Amino acid sequence: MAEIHALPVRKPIPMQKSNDPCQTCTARSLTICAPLNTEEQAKLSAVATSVCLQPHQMMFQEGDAADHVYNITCGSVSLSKSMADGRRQITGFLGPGDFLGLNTRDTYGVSAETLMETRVCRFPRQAFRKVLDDLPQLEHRLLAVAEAEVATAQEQILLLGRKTAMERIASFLILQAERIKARGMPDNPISLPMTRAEVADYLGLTIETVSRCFTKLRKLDIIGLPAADRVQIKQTDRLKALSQAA
Amino acid sequence: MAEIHALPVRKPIPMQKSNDPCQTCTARSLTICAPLNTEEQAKLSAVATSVCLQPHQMMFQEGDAADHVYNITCGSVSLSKSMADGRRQITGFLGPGDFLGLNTRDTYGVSAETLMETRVCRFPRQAFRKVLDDLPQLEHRLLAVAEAEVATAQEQILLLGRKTAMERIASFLILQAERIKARGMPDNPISLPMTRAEVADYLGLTIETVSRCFTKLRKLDIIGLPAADRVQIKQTDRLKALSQAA
DNA sequence: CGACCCCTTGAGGCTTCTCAAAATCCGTGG
DNA sequence: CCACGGATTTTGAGAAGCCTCAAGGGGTCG
Repeated sequence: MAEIHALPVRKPIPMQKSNDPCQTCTARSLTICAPLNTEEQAKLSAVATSVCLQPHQMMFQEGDAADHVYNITCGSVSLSKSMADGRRQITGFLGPGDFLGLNTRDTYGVSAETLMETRVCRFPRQAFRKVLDDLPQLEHRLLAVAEAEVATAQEQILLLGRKTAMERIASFLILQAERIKARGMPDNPISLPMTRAEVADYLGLTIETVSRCFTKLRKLDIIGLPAADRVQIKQTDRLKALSQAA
Repeated sequence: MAEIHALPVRKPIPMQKSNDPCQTCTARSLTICAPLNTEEQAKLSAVATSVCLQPHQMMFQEGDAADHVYNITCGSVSLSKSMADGRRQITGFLGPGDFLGLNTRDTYGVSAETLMETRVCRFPRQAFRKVLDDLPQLEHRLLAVAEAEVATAQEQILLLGRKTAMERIASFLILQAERIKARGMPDNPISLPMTRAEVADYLGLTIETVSRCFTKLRKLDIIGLPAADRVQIKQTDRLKALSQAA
């Protein structure tokens, strides 16, 4: 098996601190599932740095020293693992409110890359740990977050292990629509922050197969494609049926 | 796509409390990664029930009310998700010391089934939660466990999304050997507690493909198969090479 | 000894990948 | 405003890996 497709060689760029908010982002306060109370907010803010990241910027790579924890304020990030020959698998897409870099070992297990301009809160690992020791309630909530991550990963494992290409695409579109709706962003048509290559690497397919499935769904009049990165779901019921059709 | 293979229809069997330990199990104390201290041990034991389970017994199914948390004392358990048409994906195998049933929602996200005679500690959900509220240290350790689970799941996602059949088998054998060695059990030859069907459902393959890969590895003299459920790794380096060969 | 289950092996088909090229989009600059 | 170059997406043809279907082998247990 050769390389899945040409991988963009993007060297890690040192992150720039920035006091001016991303122009495309409205200011959002730090949230961990539910908004924090005053005490939590204060203690976390004390050790946090707000950072604004460019599109396609590597935040860290698999194997790097895990020295920071991040919380996304706005934007999107992909998590991925790669093999020696260049094959890449995206393990998840993150959005506002999501955490990354939370792991116990001293190196990151995945690489993180922004899909668009992204604003994050950055916590030094040790400082974050100390705040947690101080706030059992916060740790409690992080445990819930981690458990939700496990559930999401298990769903993805089912998708990758047992679903056909069309089922994967249908499942993906439904999931994206739900997540976008849950965040209160404009749904239908939804806008995908990722390219075909990133969708392919997320679903364990090739760019061509992703494109062909999109085209087929459009010809069946189940979705509309006003632009390459915009998807209008025209027939939700048929899309759901396709997401688990044998 | 038709059914992956005939699924054994196993109805949930009410679990039997048992005071006599499994005969194949040596007594083990409750552990959560590291052994618990006296206080933790006491508080957890107060709400725990020791249960002995038969092979191929369903502990709970996807969608069931999540009323208990379990910790495996000895034996093996598979976690799986299924689709309406019978396709099944095993999301993980658990062994002594592992937790299951830890999730935030009120229903289980996966089904759990014993692979062999298995002994577990069972905690009512509410009681477990209360003990946790009392012991921040314990919750801290559970967070580490959950984060390790996420890392394992990400590895499996890479395997399912991007690896060939032979790479999956090689990766699986290496992982099994490592886990068995880490538990201080006899390695080389290692004994697999799961059938070919379960290996297939774990690796996103069919029974036949799993069998063909095993045979091929044996003919290459990379592994030995003294019995169907025993694997001797003869050339670790070549097996590791195969686990990520293009 | 025979039934049953699990595993192995074989032949053929199908989904998806690979390789290739055309079409579309988009920012840049004349 | 339009031409140009690069990147992304789409489409096509053929190949390959894995699945499906089918049959045979080996072990266990009654």
